[in-house]
Amino acid sequence: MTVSLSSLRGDGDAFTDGCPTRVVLDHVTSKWGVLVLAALADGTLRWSELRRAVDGISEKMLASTLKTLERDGIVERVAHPVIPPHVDYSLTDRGRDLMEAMSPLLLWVAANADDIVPSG
Amino acid sequence: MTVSLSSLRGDGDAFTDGCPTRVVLDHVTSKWGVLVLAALADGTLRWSELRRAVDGISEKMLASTLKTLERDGIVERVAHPVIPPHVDYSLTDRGRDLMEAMSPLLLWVAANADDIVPSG
DNA sequence: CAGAATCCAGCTAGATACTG
DNA sequence: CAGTATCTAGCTGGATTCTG
Repeated sequence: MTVSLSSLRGDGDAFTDGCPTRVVLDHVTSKWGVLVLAALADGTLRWSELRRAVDGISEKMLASTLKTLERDGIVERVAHPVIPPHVDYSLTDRGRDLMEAMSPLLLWVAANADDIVPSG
Repeated sequence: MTVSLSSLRGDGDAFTDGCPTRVVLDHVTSKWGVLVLAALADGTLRWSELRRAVDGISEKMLASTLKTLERDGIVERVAHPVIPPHVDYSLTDRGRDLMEAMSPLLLWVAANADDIVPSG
């Protein structure tokens, strides 16, 4: 490995049960969290666009995922006071920084998935 | 972003519901999958060492996580026929490749978690 | 030591219906 | 359009017990 992860275990309680690292890791690597973030990595999307971009997500899970990521300062929500309602979602600076770190993983999965799961 | 993810959406059904990408993504970003992989990134570990390294994991989830990653060709299991039993787990070449792609994310989470979740 | 098997509480998440 | 509210099936995953 180019980047050693042993440094993470060196500082005491990184990734131990109940610490902030675990919480954030669960948020950003959650089933729908990853896909919402990947969708927003290309730019701002509206609620309805997100629903279509993240194939298979329910409204409930989209709402809950967006709220979590918004609380974490990773996603920004901008509601325009018009009729009909118009709400834009985008990555914050922190979110864009996160996606730079997550991109290699996503690209690896996209490149290797077919070898790993032959028929689905 | 340095690496654009839009290329992923360009090739048709990447990350659409039910496709291999989703399956593999779920495996490697699963709650315990990430932590097991991070633990093995530093080298070979035995079952009991893994249990201690991955704080909070139950035997059931460790077994199930390892089986999934083994089926995916990411983790290798080597059982030594001795009494008492001795079983080593390590990353395969594919697994090490995966961890190179996942390291930036883990380092990002470790570096930013405390800013995101102030008090847990 | 390294698991497998069983039981079950609780959360996840889908479906549906409703609202500003 | 952009959500919220409610209900619930079923899966996740913890605790416990047992075994080669």
